[in-house]
Amino acid sequence: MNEAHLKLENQLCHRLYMASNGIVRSYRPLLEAIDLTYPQYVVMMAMWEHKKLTIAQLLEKTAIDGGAMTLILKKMVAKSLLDIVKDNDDKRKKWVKLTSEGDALRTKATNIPSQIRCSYERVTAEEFKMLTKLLDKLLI
Amino acid sequence: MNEAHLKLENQLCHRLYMASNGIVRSYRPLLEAIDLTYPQYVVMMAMWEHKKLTIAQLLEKTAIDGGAMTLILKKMVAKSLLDIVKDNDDKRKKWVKLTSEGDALRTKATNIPSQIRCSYERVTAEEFKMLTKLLDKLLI
DNA sequence: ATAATTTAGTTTGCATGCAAAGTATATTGT
DNA sequence: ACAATATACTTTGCATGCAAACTAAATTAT
Repeated sequence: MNEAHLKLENQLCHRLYMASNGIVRSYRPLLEAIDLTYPQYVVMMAMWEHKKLTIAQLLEKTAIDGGAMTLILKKMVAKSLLDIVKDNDDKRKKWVKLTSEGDALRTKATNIPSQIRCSYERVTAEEFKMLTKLLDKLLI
Repeated sequence: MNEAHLKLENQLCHRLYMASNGIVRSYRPLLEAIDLTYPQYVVMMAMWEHKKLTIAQLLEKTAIDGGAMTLILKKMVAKSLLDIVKDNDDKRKKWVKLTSEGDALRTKATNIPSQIRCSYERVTAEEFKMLTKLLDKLLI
């Protein structure tokens, strides 16, 4: 067997691991300013876009683990960013809704994407597009 | 501000997050067979290649968190895959070494890369190369 | 209608990722 | 030589990611 196949520097997964951790790290200081962790920010982005989602829908959109989501939502409700209400028809379902506070937080977050973009200036728009396309293919 | 900038589907970081988690998930069943977690596998790859590294060197090559590394190494020593010995000259340093068992595990791991490759057949070799190049650029 | 199955969420136990504080040892500067 | 600083690791506290078990409610099958 080829030795190279087990070399760390040849592992796509390791690059993804480093890139993913790295970019989340670059969000951290910006998110700290609005008191959100990265996964909480992901939840907020989903909610800003959709206003109202069941937990199942939120899980599907964010790809966050269900077990983790329960805790994340609990903290966000405690911070008054979200409300969670049971569905009347299907009592298994719960609806997640933005509070006015949660909605207002969006304003403070609008500049985050451009600030992140700045720290990746060395990557061109073309390269971002290509990366996006390739990652989508990886994601099936 | 453009609404699109805060849409989840436009976030490169979220694609990286999903792709990274996804590919690690695809390693899981293969690694279970040799009783390694993914980060432990990363450590083993580094060790198979270098035979002997200080903890600092291992941290640099794997990009694993230092605090996590202490625990990971503890478990791997307990499994007799690695030995850790103090440096005689610089008593702060510790050397991580492969045991014969750890070295032997390599044989059982050689087929993992090709098996992973199989589950990503839809991605061409060209696309892998491009992805590698782009991720490297993202990694500074 | 009732049992079997499926769906929606939560809980649990384990393994990181990460920042910050802590410990021990080396190296530098004066 | 001695204080200040830097280096190499470890420990701690918190926030996930993940699989598996669990609860409750809805749906299906017979």
